[in-house]
Amino acid sequence: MSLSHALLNALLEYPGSGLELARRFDRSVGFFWPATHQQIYRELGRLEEAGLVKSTAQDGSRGRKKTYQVLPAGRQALETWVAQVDDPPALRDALLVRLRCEALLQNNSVANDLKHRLAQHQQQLADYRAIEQRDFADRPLNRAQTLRYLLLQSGLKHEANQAEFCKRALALIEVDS
Amino acid sequence: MSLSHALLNALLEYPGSGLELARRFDRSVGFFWPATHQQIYRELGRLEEAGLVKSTAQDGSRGRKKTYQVLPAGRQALETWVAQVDDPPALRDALLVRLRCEALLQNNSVANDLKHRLAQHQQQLADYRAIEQRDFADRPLNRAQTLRYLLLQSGLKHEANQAEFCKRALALIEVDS
DNA sequence: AGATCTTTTGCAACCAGTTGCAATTAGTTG
DNA sequence: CAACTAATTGCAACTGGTTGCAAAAGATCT
Repeated sequence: MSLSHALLNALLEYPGSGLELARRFDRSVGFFWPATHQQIYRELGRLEEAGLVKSTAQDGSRGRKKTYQVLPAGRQALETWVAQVDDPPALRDALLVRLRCEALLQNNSVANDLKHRLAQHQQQLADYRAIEQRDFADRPLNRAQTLRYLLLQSGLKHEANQAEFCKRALALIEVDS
Repeated sequence: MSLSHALLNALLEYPGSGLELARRFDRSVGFFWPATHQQIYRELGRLEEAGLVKSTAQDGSRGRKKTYQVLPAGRQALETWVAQVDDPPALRDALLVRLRCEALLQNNSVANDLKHRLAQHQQQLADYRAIEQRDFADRPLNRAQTLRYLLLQSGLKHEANQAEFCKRALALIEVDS
């Protein structure tokens, strides 16, 4: 049930409507917990029903827009949740299954997926580097910024690792193609 | 639909019954695509219905044991799948959501989850290192072994990164506790 | 033989993410 | 003003992983 808490987090930053949330999500909490707008609407409904959030109808815009804001009970629920503990998300990656299959099938078509992934990781890496330059280069950082930078660095390392892994795996399987 | 292919892969290595598979799974493909025995039974049923696998009743053991083996159509389906391409699995991690919340709530209780995760990553790291010593140290490796070593190295790096990340985040948030 | 324990198989309900589409309302244009 | 488009909200069905539990059948014990 992390989506609800991600939403509470986003609404605590600024109150907003479902669509606003859905948009902001992509560039904020949704980075760590992606969600579609349908999921978001469904969850907002549940949060309201649970009394963690309240909505007020909004005129002067299209559709029947509602603005949501967090109630004290919602903030409390978020605090409780933050203090809890989860196991790390399970690894579950089709590419790695493919690599295992390759060993059996003697068929180097995994290269397709490897190349695709390599390209994506390189792209992601480039994006992260751009963000690093834009937001964190050559300037003093406060605590919150340092934390965000830490997250970015972790992402950078991860993408670099993955790209490196793809390259090495490609080198290995393409020897006998 | 990767579980079905993970199963085909496992069955191609050795035919076996549902339970045998479920046991082997934990130490093989299931590492990259975990599954419970209920999932496995359900999926074996579907695979059989789809004509990719056939089962033969097995006497001389408890329960109504069935042994499954892959049919040519199954092998074909696996080959086709291996040649396909998937997007990398989406990142979805409650810990990172918690860290974002922490910035808002000024409440350093994320430390709970961070410490828990740190311990798990360190444990995992130790396990991987043991495997590295046992299986890959100081010996020549053939192609399949090199590939497996590559996977292990990737896992090692990942765990090391994660542990490092947890440590740094802890240092950061515990300053003002 | 009957009770019960273990192995093996499996059903059913649930939960959460995904996909496709529809309904409502407001601005915009011909 | 009618038709159309865009923004906003939302339903419904599907898929796949999770959980809890139960049925079948041989093994074991008394």
